[in-house]
Amino acid sequence: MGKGLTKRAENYSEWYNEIVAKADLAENSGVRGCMVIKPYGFAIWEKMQAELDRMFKETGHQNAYFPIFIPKSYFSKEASHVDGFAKECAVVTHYRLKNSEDGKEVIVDQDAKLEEELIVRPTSETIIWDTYKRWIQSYRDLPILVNQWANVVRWEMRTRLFLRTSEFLWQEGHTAHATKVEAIKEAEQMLEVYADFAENFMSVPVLQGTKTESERFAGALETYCIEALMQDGKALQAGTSHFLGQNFAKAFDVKFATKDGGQEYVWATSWGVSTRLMGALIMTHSDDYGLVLPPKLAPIQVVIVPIYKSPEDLNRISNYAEGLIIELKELGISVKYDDDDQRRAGWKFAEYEMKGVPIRIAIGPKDMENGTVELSRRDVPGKEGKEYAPQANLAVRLQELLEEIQVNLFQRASSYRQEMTTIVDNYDDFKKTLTDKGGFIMAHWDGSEETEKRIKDETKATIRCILHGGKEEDGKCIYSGKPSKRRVVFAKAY
RNA sequence: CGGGGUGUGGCCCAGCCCGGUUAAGGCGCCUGCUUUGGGAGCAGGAGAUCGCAGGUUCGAAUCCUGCCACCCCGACCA
Repeated sequence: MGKGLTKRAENYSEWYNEIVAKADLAENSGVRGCMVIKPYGFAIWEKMQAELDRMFKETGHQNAYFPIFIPKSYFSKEASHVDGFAKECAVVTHYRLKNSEDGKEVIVDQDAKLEEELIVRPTSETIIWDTYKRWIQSYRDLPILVNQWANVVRWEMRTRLFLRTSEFLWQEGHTAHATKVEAIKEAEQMLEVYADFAENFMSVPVLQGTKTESERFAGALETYCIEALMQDGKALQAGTSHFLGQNFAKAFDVKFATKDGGQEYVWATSWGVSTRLMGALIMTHSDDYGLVLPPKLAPIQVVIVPIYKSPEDLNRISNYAEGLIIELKELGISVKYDDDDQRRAGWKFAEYEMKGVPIRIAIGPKDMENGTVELSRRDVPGKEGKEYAPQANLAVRLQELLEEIQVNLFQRASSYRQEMTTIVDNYDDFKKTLTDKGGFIMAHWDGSEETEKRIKDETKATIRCILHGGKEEDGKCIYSGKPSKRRVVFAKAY
């Protein structure tokens, strides 16, 4: 039992906060709304980064880096972009500090006012398109397929660790193309990459879809997204990919010479996932005992805890463990042997459960006699997930078990999502489902922003997306009764 | 920006209404002994200008005034 961990059923958001704290993932900092990501939490993020980075490169992208500061004049060039972000921008106005008259504090030197204010990037489209203008002259310069790993700042009023912080880490891809078709294909491809990553690496099932106009990224013609379902029945947008059309090319006057000598505006995309994925990870798999990590994201995949009284016992166990560790490492499995004598075994068990280590091996004198180990899988807590496994061929067994856990987590989350997806045909059922059950609700919508907004105002539910590959089906809008050609996905969202 | 709340050892917090010895307790930390197959027990110890600045008073964590910070609920959001 997680010591002091609030149960999900009692208070979900408290449970979430406690996991973040007790699993050593992150904590609040002295700066309002900004978090400190702790080593264990950052190790998980690094695993995400490494895999995504590999996937981006495999699809032809290169990394680059653009400035954190964006001149206000750049920022204001694309009108809808400004509308979307203006209210949450941090602005740099001065470049120097000085001692106050009484020498007691440091103050802003009013003489050091910037000629032009700098915006701390909330996203980098504008600085990047100002740059691309210089990079692109001819169709031969296209496509440009660039990604950057960076921090961004959006001055949020209400923040929550990983889910919404004023500063967060992310990657943002920015691509430039000669044709509309190619740009759309790129945006779609990157959505596929995200979905693949979420499902196969994080074991988080996601819906792929297109945002409605009101939920669209500021400056995009089309926003695609992956949406995950958390254990409290709320949806979480886990990644977005945007087809930006020629909006930024026009705003920054980025044209290219075509093969036949004409001049055309460049087509653009951008796409990103952030440290918010950490929130998705936590809220998808974890339980009342603590964090649960899919093996592919676990900084430690197998932990070995020796149980002993005498130094002789420890010696024998350590000798055995040493061999096992070598075998595991050869199989590419990250393993920790915790023979710290400052902590008792029970303490360690609870600790590694809290931190979501997928497999725990405990070895005591009895095991050494029997040629066994006590093997516990984190995805099945308690006795049920515990067995005495033979020492023979253990490393291979563990490798297989890690794969099994990876798949099991995905399947469990998938069946939960299936249970929590409801088809409704009228507004009363819609409201009832929303309050009694939550989850994704598939319902007909007349396609108007007006209806969408009214439903949101009345129920707090938003249209998460219009499913890709969703089938056409005649029906009536649950709110207005007007004809509709397909169902869309509603949910309350983070 | 509106409405509500809280600031007390590293962390959680009692005390405040009704002013008065050395500011209580838990977690954590340090020392020692005993323990060790699911978050050990006992004993001892260190650690606090009670958010800041004024005021009232013989005396302020406690009462008054002002300021600051943070948290929660609403409108915006990956």
